[in-house]
Amino acid sequence: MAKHAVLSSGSKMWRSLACAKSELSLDLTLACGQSFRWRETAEGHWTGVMGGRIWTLTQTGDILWYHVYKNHEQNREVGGSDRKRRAGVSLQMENKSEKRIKGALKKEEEEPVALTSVQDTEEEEEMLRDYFQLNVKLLDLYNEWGVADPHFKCIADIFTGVRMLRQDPTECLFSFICTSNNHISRIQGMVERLCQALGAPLCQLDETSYYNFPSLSALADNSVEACLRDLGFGYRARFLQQSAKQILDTHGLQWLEGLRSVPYLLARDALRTLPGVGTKVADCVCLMSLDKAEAVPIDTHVWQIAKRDYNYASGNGQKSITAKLHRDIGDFFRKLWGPYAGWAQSVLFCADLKKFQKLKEMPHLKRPKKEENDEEELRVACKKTKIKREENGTVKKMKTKSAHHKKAKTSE
DNA sequence: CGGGGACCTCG
DNA sequence: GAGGTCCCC
Repeated sequence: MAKHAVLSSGSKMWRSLACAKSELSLDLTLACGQSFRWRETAEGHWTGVMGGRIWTLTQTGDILWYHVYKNHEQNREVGGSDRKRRAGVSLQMENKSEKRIKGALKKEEEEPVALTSVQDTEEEEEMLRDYFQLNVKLLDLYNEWGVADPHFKCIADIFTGVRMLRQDPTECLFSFICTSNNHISRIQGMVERLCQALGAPLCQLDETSYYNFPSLSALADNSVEACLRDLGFGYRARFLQQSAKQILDTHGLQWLEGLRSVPYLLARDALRTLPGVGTKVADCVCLMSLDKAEAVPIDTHVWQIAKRDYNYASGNGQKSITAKLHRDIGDFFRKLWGPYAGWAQSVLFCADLKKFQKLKEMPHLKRPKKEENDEEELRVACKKTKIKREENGTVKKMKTKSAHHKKAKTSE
């Protein structure tokens, strides 16, 4: 059986890319709630599906290592289908062809290992550069945000390399429709089940099967709502199916991607016409898949941050986030951080996640250099934040079997 | 523009 | 209640 790649074992072919830790932290970026599709399959090794292929990524020093699983260990069709995948059309595999391909795979296992062509190598490096948006110089942005915002600077020394992914718009939209009234760990399970149920299978590594994200047409099928309700999606099941259907019926396959070249506010309004997509979800999709770096997704959590760390006072009487509050808080952060405000916000958001709180307590030994004496001031700001977090901070161990989504329906 | 309630499930 | 959205008033 095919296994997950591990760099130290040397049993797989790895390629590398020069990429400073300050430009990218895989551990933070892939686990902070942008994408729900990456898992840490070995220490510091992240495995997930991107662009129709399965990847394992890891970092040593200032090198980003990546392994792409090839045909001999993956049900990847060759030739024409690849082109379609690149265009964002994930193929829906029918039962018949699935069996046929699995049969074919059996034979292939005895064949010599498929070699990676030069084109594949160049293409895959480009896919990674695009996905992580490595052309954007994160360190420069951190410096600019730090100058404008002392609180950011304090957080930034610990939470370096938090970078915005450039996700597939379909995956991003339908994943974030699942996020309403929800938390990361549950969303991860839901997205996994979504792919399992409706996405094309790719291959199995160790005990884990990998799937493409479902195509729009798969999501639009009338049977989808009932199917997803059975899988525990609740009221979101209808949103997902209806949104997919609405996109296909009234706009077409390329519509979402086309929003990349539309101004932020227009794209956001366009998304908001879809069922299950309000301001917050639309902002997430804009920021994380449609190249709108100025989009700042505002939820209750970000509102807390604004109040706690920035003395943000307006809307104090409100019980929930009103439309006006959305605008005002977004404008507040855009004014503070500039055109990449959404990227900056994701750093603070990451720093507030419970699972990363331990990073704040560890003495960070390798601080770049002794700065001037405004350090003292920053420490105070840091400490203030830390204390607040510790108040409600029992760290829970999550050790649930993932197969338990068969919910035992207790009558209420 | 803002308040209030429903919507699903899980911890 | 949770990292919301829809619908009605």
